[in-house]
Amino acid sequence: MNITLPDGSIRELEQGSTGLDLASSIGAGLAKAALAVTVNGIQKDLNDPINEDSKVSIITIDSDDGLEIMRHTLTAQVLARAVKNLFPGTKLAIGPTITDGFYYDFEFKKAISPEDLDSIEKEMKKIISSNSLITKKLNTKEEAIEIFKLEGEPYKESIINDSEQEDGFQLYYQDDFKFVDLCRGPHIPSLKHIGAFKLLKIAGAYWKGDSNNKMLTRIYGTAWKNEKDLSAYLDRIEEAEKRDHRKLGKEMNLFHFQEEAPGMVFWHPDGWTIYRLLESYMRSNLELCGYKEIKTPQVLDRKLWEASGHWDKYRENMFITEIDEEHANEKRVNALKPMNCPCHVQIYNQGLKSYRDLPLRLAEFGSCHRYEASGTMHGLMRVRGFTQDDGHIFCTEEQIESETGLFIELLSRIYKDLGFEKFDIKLSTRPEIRVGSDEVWDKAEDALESAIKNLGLPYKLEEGGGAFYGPKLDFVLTDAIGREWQCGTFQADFNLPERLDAEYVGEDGSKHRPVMIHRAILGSFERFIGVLIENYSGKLPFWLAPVQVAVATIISDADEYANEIITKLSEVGIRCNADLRNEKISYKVREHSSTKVPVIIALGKREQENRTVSIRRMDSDKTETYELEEAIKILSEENTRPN
RNA sequence: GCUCAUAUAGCUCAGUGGUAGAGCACUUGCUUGGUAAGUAAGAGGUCACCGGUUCAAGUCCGGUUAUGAGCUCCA
Repeated sequence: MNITLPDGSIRELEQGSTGLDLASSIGAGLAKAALAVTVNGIQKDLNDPINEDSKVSIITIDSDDGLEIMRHTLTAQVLARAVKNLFPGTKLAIGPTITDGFYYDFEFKKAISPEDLDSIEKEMKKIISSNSLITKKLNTKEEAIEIFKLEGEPYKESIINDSEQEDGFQLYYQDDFKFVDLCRGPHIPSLKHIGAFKLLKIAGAYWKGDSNNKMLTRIYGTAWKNEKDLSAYLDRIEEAEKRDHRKLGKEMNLFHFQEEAPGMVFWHPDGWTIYRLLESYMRSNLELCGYKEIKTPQVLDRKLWEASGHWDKYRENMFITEIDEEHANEKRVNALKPMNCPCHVQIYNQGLKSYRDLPLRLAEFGSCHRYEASGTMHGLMRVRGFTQDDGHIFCTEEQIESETGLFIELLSRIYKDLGFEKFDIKLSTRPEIRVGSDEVWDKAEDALESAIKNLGLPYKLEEGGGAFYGPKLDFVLTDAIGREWQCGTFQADFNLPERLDAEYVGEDGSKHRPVMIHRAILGSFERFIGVLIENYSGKLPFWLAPVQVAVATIISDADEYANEIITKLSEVGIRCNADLRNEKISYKVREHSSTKVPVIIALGKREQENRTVSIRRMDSDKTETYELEEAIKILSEENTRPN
């Protein structure tokens, strides 16, 4: 038979030859390095026979595929076995690879602790040092179930039972046949191919990812070709931790949280400065794009939420308030608003609207509260009290497409201004819990899909991910540590206008329902500021830095000059602080550098006498010296907000 | 919400059932200096909260709250 290699060359091998035979025929080095093969696009074990003319490529540790196969063997054959050796009676669930590593889910008889990871690692190294070969046996469903029954592995049984295939279940063994794991393979041919690894953490995870199921114990690990790659990876993690917005927020004194208000931000002066700068930037952009800003109440009667559908579909996320009857003679149930949309419809509904009023774009920096499950909160990224850069566009069905285009144009520009060049779009369709008929959902989904298609933008489909009132386009940014954050959103809603009775008079003189588009660009100020901090490692662009310039004296004789500079900088709108403390300049430089002040002006005898300033910029140890007036001009020119 | 872990000075963290600790920060003195930590002294604590075991609890046990990692969820 003929085997075609990736470079197009063809080799003739006997029928039934294996990947290993092929590798050997090419070279002894390759035979040694080969981990598995890809036969006609499907990964196979190195010892699987190849029975017909095929395109074959040999996988080594140097490819992503090879790395992944090694990680897979490490978790399924080594981690799982080590755990069973040390903790007999532990039941195995599943052990896949993930980005940069792997995990395995176990049901332990007795909970283990992170300290146990060391001993598990040692046991893994012991297993690896056997240099055992990995062999595979194929079994029918019945045989496989029988084997795992004997092994006492109910999760494996359940996986096999739920599988549609009838035979060809792959069971992998090591030399001593004392350990077996079910696996769709392939595995590396021998444990000697395992590279450098480290177990990272343990955490709970539901069986099959369903919160109704039992919570298993998951062990996470990472594995690489060699020690060098491993330590590079560990450095990368450490680097990422350094830019955690919670850590930087504390160091830069931007905000804090406390027990009495979990998930709600206490903004400190510098943090609030960033917030206000971002808000005013957004405000002017929205005004330019034809939005009218409004402000609506925080606490509203349950009746409105019943009408909007929130009471039914969203109540578990709402803060409900009751008036204390002992001290007030009114009995009323209110809710803190979790969304602004019903309020916006109330404003729309004031006064009769004509088709000439559409599209009507209402914007609100809307402060919302949502009762998020306690385990989901995460710094500024996921909070219970937050402010959306919210807006609702009331328009006709025909206007959806042009509004989508205008919105994406605005969003792209704003993301770019704020330092994000790239974003992904997701189209999320009807969820299980929803209001409105299927016909209305068909219409809304079609409208969004055709708008995004006509704009020629790539998007991913996310079935069932929509809001309860309508489908949506979500705009997802990737932050500096690779996490994705859903920020912008654009949701077509045919339901709320109906439920809250919004209408307009059409050209034909009769009444029609407008479509309502819910949209946000930043999503929430809180989350977006968190993303900004991580993206910039706290080193915000000049226009967004809460303190832009620190004026630090070297000798106390320069105090007066420092105050003069502060006054002049303030006059041109630069946010600056004087640091007149009795400290050495290097101490002051260190402190202002660690709080990420972009410009430090140091004033000594020289500057004072010549009326100059020397400027030191973030991440540079050089200084630039200018005449005072020139320096102010330069800094003032730099202090320009985008747009 | 679930699993596991954590909670000690403003911050970062030690602390072995028997008198509460360090570094930094803070205050005061000395020091007036040239670009990432001058120097000395002082002050600073209901060891998250509630209960239990014990002659004795920061330490052991139970509960509560918050936080962290992950899971589930995420308008």
